[in-house]
Amino acid sequence: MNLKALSEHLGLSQTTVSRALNGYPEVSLRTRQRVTDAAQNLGYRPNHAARGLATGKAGAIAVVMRMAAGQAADPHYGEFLSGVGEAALSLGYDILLSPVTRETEEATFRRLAQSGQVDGILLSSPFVSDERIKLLDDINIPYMVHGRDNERTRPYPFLDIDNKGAFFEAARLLVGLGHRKIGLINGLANLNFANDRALGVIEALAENGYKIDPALISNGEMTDEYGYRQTAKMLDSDTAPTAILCSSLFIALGAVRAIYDRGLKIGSDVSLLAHDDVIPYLKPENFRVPLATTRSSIRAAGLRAMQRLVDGIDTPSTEGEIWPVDLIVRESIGPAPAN
Amino acid sequence: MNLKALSEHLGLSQTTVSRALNGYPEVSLRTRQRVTDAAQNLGYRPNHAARGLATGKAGAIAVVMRMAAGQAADPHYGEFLSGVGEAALSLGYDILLSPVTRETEEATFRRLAQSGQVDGILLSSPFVSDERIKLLDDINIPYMVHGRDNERTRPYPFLDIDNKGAFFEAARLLVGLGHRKIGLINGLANLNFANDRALGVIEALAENGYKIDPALISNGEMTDEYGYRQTAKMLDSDTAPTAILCSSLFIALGAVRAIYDRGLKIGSDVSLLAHDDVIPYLKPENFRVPLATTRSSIRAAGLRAMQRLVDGIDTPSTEGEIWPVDLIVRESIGPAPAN
DNA sequence: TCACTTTTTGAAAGCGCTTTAAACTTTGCA
DNA sequence: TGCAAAGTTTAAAGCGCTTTCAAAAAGTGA
Repeated sequence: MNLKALSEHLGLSQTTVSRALNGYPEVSLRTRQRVTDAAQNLGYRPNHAARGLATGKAGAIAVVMRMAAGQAADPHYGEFLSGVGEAALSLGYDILLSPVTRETEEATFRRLAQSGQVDGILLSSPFVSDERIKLLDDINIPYMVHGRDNERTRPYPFLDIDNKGAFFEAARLLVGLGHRKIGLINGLANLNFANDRALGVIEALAENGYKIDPALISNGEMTDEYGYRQTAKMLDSDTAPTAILCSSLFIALGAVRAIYDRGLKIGSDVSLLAHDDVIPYLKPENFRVPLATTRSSIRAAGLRAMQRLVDGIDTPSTEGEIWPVDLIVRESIGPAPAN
Repeated sequence: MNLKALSEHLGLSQTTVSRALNGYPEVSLRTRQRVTDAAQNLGYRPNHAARGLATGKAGAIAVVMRMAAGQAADPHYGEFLSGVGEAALSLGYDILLSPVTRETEEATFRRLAQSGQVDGILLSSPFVSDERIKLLDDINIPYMVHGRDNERTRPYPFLDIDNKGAFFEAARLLVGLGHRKIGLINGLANLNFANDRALGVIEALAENGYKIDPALISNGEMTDEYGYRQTAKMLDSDTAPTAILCSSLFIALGAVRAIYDRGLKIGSDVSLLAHDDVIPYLKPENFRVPLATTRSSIRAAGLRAMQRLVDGIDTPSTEGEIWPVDLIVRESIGPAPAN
C-alpha cells in the first residue's frame, strides 16, 4: 500500500493525499477526513526512504557508541540513552545507535552526515582535546556534545554538569572537616569530566594551601573492581587518605568493601563521597552507611541534550549549558580522625 | 557530491560508477580503480535514502527499548546492546533504537516494518504470552527474540539461555546441601525468564518432595534496593530461608547488605547465589564473600541474536536456540545450618 | 579479414514520496 | 450578473540511487 495506490483508491491525486496526510492547510476538511480514514483503514505508512529522499530529512539522530574491544560498556551509558530515548519518543525522532571503534569512528561520522541518514549527531563524554568535535564542525552537521572539551576555544553546542565545581565543593567540605590527605578515584584520564573533577579537588586543597599527593589520584574504568583495588592500595600505603572521593557509585561499591576489609569504619576512620549519576538501580542512600554524594541525573542530561540537538537542527546554536550539581551530605563523611 | 556529479567528473555513466562502487563484476579493473579513487578523493558517500528507495533495503535493524514512565532502565540492557552493537559493527548494519511505551509499541512496530526503515526487529526479554511476537509474525518482517515465550506454540526464531535449567541446578545443589527453605528474589513476574527461573527452583524442590513457600518467592524490578527489602523481609519472617537465589547481581548487592545488617554470615548462616549476566563492572568474585552464580554472558547473547537476525533477513529461520548456563560455586554457599 | 563471442559501458526506467506551478471551483461583493 | 479573490485540486518534476535492457568495444578463431 503506497501513496499511488491510496490516491487511486480515493480517486484523488497523490498531491492532495500527501498534503492531507501531512497536515497542509490547503486541503478541505472533508477531503482530509476521507483521506486520513482511508489511510488508517488500509494501513498506509509512508515509505521512509522515499520521504527522506524527497524532503532531505531523516527523522533520526545518531548516538555514537564506542566499542573498544574488551572494554566494558559504561554502566552510566544505558541511563543516558534512556533519557535520550525519552526525548526522542516525545519529539518523534528515532535514534540511530552507531557502534564505532576508534578506527571506524571518523568514517562513520562522515558517512552518517553525508549520506543523510541522520539529521544530527549526539556525542557523549568527550576527551580532553577531542578531535571529534572539530570533525563534527568540519562535516557540517548539527550536533550536540554531552560533556565538554576544555581545550577547545571555539564555541560549540554542549551540555555538561559542573564537574569541577562539584568536586571542588566536595573536597572543600572535606578539608573543612579537617581532612588533608584526600584520595580521588577517578574515571579514565583522557576523559574531560575526569579531568575537571581532579581540577576541582586540586583547587579546593590549594585554596587552603595544601597539595594533593599524586599517589592519591588514580584513573581507570569506573568499575567495582577498580574501586576496590585502588582503595586497597591507597589505604595500605604509608600516606593513607582519611577521605576518598569516587567518580562513580560503582567505584564506591568497591571502595566500601576495601574499607570494611581492613576493619575501618566509614564516616569516622575513612570518609567516603562519590558522584551519583542517579542510577535507579543503585542508590547511595541504600549503602550500609548512607553515602554522601555529588548528584546530577545523567538521564535528565540525555533528555535535555537530545532536545537541544533537535531544536538546533533548524536553528543552530553554539551555546554551552552547564548544570550545577547538588552536594548531598550523608553519614559516610565525618571529621578527619585525630592523628 | 552525488552520483551524477561523480560520474560526470569521471566522464562515465552513473551506471558504471554505481557498479564499480558496489563491486559488480562487469566493470574492468582499470575503470573500477579510477572510480574508487575518485570517490575517495572527492569524499563521495551514497545517499542513504536514495539507495534504500532503489534497493528496498535499509541496512539497519530496530531494537525496541521500552520506556515505561518512571521505570528504571534495566542495567543489563546496556550490556545486551553492547553485544548487539558489536555484531552490527562487523556486519555493517546500523541499529535503530526505538523508544516505545506500551501504548506506542504496536504502532511503532508497524511503522518500522512497513515504512522500510529497518530490515528486521530485535525483541528482547519477552513477557509470558507476549502478544508482540504474534504481531511481528503478522506484520511480516524478519525478527529475532532474545529470550522466549513459553506460552507460544507456533515456532519462532529466538535465542535464550536455559533459565529453568540453571535455576533447577542451582536449587538442586542447595537442596543437596540440606537447604529446605529456599528464597527466590526474582525479576518482574510477567517476564518469561523470571517465570522460567521460578519453575526451575520449584521443580528442584519437588524432585525431593519439598514445596517452596510462596512467601519466599518475590517478583520486582531487579535493583539493589529491591534486593535489600525482600531479603530483609524474608530474613525477618518466621520462615526465614537458609538460602536465597537472586535473579541479578544487583539484587544480590542488596541481599548482601540485608544479611550483614542482621549480623548473619554469608555461606554459613545464609547461602546466597545469584544469576550473573557477566557485567564487566560488577563481578561476583569480587563480593566480600565471593558469590556463587549461574552465569551466562548477556553480551554474547546480544551479539549472537543480532547475527542470527541479519542472517535470517535473506533466509528466514524459526529456530529456537537455547544456551546452557554455567553453575559456578563460590564461598557464598554452604551446608544448611543445623536447626 | 570477418563473423562471432565475450567483456564493458550506457540510456532510461523506476523506487515512493514532496512540492512547484498551474488549473479549476467556489465565494464575496459591487 | 460578473469578476476578482480565495479556496481546492492536479500534473509533473525531482530527490539520488539501482538495475534492466541494449549497444558498443574488445577479443577470438578460422
